[in-house]
Amino acid sequence: MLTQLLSTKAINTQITGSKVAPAPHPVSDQFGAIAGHVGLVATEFSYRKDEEIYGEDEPAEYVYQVISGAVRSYKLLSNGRRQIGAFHLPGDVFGLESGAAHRLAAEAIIDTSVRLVKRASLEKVAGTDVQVARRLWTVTASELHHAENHMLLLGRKTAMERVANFLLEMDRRLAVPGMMALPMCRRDIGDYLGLTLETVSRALSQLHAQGILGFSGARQIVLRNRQRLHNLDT
Amino acid sequence: MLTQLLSTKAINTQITGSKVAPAPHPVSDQFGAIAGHVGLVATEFSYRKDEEIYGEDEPAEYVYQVISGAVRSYKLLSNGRRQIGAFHLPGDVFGLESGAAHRLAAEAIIDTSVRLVKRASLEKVAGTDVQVARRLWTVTASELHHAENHMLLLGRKTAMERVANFLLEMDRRLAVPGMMALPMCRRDIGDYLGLTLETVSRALSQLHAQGILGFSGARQIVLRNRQRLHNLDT
DNA sequence: CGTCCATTTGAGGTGGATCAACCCTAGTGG
DNA sequence: CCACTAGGGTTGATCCACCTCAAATGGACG
Repeated sequence: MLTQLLSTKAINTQITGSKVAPAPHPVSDQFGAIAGHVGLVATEFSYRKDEEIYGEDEPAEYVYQVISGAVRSYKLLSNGRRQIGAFHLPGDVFGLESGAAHRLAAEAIIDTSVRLVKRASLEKVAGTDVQVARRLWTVTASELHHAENHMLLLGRKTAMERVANFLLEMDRRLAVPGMMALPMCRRDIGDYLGLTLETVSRALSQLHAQGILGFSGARQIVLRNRQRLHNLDT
Repeated sequence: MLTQLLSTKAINTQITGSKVAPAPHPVSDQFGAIAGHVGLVATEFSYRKDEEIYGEDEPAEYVYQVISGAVRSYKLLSNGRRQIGAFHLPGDVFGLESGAAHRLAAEAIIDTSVRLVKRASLEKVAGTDVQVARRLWTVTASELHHAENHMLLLGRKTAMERVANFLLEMDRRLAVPGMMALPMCRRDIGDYLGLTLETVSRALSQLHAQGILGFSGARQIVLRNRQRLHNLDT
C-alpha cells in the first residue's frame, strides 16, 4: 500500500552518496501507481547513521521512501525524554504531511538511502488525479492505524507485552524468515515502547531464558516460538 | 477543518430520537464544503448515555459528526483494560475510515445526537471531487496529528503532565470561556491518559489545592491559571 | 430523604525507573 | 593477526510514581 506511492519508474537521479548507496530493492511491490500517471521526478539520497533527515516543525518539502536502511520518527520533551512514533523500514513511505510542517523529526538509524519527491508535485498531481489523492489518504490512514494500536500499547500494556509486540512487529516487517537483524539499539526500542533500555534488555533476556528467542549478537534475534510470543502480547 | 466535512445544507432527516435530540448547533463553522457540491443526504440520529455507536472491527458504513453530546473512541484488551484514543465533541467528525472497518469502538458518553452520511456516498463523491478527497485526507491527518501527540503523552509524560495536558485540551475544545463542563467521568479520563481514575482524582485535587483550578461539582471546572497549567504540561 | 454511583482520600504494594558495575564485541591501530 | 578501546548491552540493587485495595464522602435523582 505505502509502497505504491513512489514509483521506481520515475526518473531516479543520484544526487549524492554521503556514504554507500546499497542497491534499491524495496520489497515486492507494484510501483508505478503514481508515476505511471505523471512523470514525477524521484530523487535518491543517502544519510549516514544518526543523521537528521528533517526536524520537528520543519516545513514538509519532501515525501520520502526508504530504499535501504532504517529511520526513526520521534518527538522530544524539554528534558530530553523522547518518544519514537514509528520506525520506517525499506519500502515504507514517511514524511508525508497534509499540513505545512513535519510533526515529528526523522533520523537515519543506520546508513540509509531514500527515494524522495517534492511534496508540491505530489499535491499537484493529487489535485488532478483522484487515484493519487486516494493513495495519499491511504498512507496517512495506515499511519493512523499504527498510531492507534501504539496508543493502546503505551497506555495499557505491560513491559513484557510491549516487547513481545515489538518483536512480532519487527518479525512481520523485516520479513526475512529466520533471523531478524534489528537496526536499532536498546534505547531506541525503549523510546519506541515507552520503557527504559534496561527494561527492554531484561525482557529480552527473560524471553531468551524461556527459549522463546535466540540471540546471535544482541541485534540478531531468532524467534523460536511466535505463538508463545503472541500469547505474551495479550 | 473537521467541521467542514458534513454539511448542514444537506437534507437532514430525523430518523429517530431514542431520547431527546438537543438543538443542532455544531460550532461556528462554514459548512457546505461537501454538500455544496453534491446533494449528500445527511441523517440525524441520537444515542443514549453509554450506548454503543459502533464496535471495533465492525464494517465502517457511516461517517459521523457530533451535533451535541460527547463520544469516546476506544480499544479493549482481553482482560478489560481500555485505552480511549479520542473524545469527540460537538463539531467533531468521527468514524471516518480509509479501510473497510472501524478500528476503534465508539460509545456515547452522555446523551448524544449525531449527523451521519453513508461512507459509500462520501467515497463516491470523493472519486469525482478532488476537494472532497482532500478534505477526507485532512480529517484523517488531523486524527493522526492528535494520535502522535498522545503517544508522546502516554509514553513519556508524568501523571501530572498528562492531567494538565488534558485540562488544557478540554479547555480549548469545549471553548466555553470560564466554566468547563466535562461530559466524562474520572475513569474515562484515566483510560484516555493511561492512568487509573484514582491517580486522575489525586492530580485534580492537587491542582485544586494549588489554586490552579476551581470546582463547582466534580465535572464543573474553572481554570484559574492556564499559564501554570501549561508549565506543568512541560 | 434515601439510594446509588461517582469521586475523594488513605494505606500499602509493585512494576518499572534509576543508579551503578560489569561484560561483551565490533572496530582500530599497531 | 592480535591487543586495545569505546560504545552498546546486561545485570544487580534500590527507589519511587503510580497502582491496588479499601473506606469514607458527596451529589444527583427518585
